Amino acid sequence: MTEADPPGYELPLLLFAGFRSLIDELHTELAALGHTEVRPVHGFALQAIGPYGASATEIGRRLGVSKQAAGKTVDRLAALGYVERADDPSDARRKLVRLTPRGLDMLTRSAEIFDRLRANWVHQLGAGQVAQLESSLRRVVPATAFPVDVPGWFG
Amino acid sequence: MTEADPPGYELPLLLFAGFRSLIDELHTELAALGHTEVRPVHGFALQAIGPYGASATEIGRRLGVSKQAAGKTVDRLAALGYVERADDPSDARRKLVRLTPRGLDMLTRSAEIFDRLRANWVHQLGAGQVAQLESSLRRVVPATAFPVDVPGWFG
DNA sequence: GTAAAGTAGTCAACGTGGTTGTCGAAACAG
DNA sequence: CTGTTTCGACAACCACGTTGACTACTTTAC
Repeated sequence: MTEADPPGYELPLLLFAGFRSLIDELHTELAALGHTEVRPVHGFALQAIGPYGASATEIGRRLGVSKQAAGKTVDRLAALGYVERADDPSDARRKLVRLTPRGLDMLTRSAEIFDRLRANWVHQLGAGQVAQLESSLRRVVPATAFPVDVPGWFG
Repeated sequence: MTEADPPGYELPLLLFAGFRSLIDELHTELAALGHTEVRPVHGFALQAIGPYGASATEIGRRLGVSKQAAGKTVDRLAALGYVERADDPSDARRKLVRLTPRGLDMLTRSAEIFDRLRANWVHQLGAGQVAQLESSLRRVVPATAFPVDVPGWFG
């Protein structure tokens, strides 16, 4: 009680800066591994597609954007060689979007890099602090904000 | 040691979800106070302008974007009535961007709302946990990652 | 004092990621 | 068979960012 609370606006700034620094480091490392053209939004989209593939409409639902926006992102991912479209034999309207080997590689590398970046935080703060940070955020974050609901926050 | 570490990708997701939930609540409350058209990026821009005003180039430098992008954002803020441009008598090239009373109101309200949102987190997690979360992030976030570097905002 | 260099703001063209609205084709419910 | 819903695509548009080019003005160097 002897110390004044920090101003409330610092909290979102710190959260954003932490998020942003992780994402920036991720893409620096991905670029060094040959994934130079990929952007943050693409990582979320690949995650939403998942190992079994998904339709464009389903991807949009998972990301919380319109099916048209999801379709455009799929177009770009396909042009970059990360996904491919295949006809769905059980439904002639649908086209299944699947990861290519390159897309899967990007996802695997990202997971490895994120693990390493988290380990850096553990090195700086200690395992307990990082675990507590994650635990606090899990408690305070509304379930609706998860698992993936991310419109245009990076560019 | 007996528990496995969570996957590294959860950390950025949690940070983003926390940030996003605060920003969403902020804008819900701002809308209820009459600031219905303002978007997250505008709040950052108003912060970058600050109580004494700034030139467009300076705003861009503080936000880490080009002067052209800053100029466009100022155009939109001016159209919404949050800022106004004035000639700088000491340098005929510069135009000083200043907050209007409405812009200042928005910033003051935002500060109040952020304080209240932080108090909500304190209520859920306890003051110590929130302080520790902020402290951890301050240690781990590189100084360059702060989107707005404005001396002396709100005390 | 003047010429060269640098800086502020604007305009234009463009890229990316989002939105609605519309539409044809296919699936489904009755 | 018919009406409704769903999927993917196309078009128009908006928000926010980028570069490059240009004018007007300031500052610096000689």
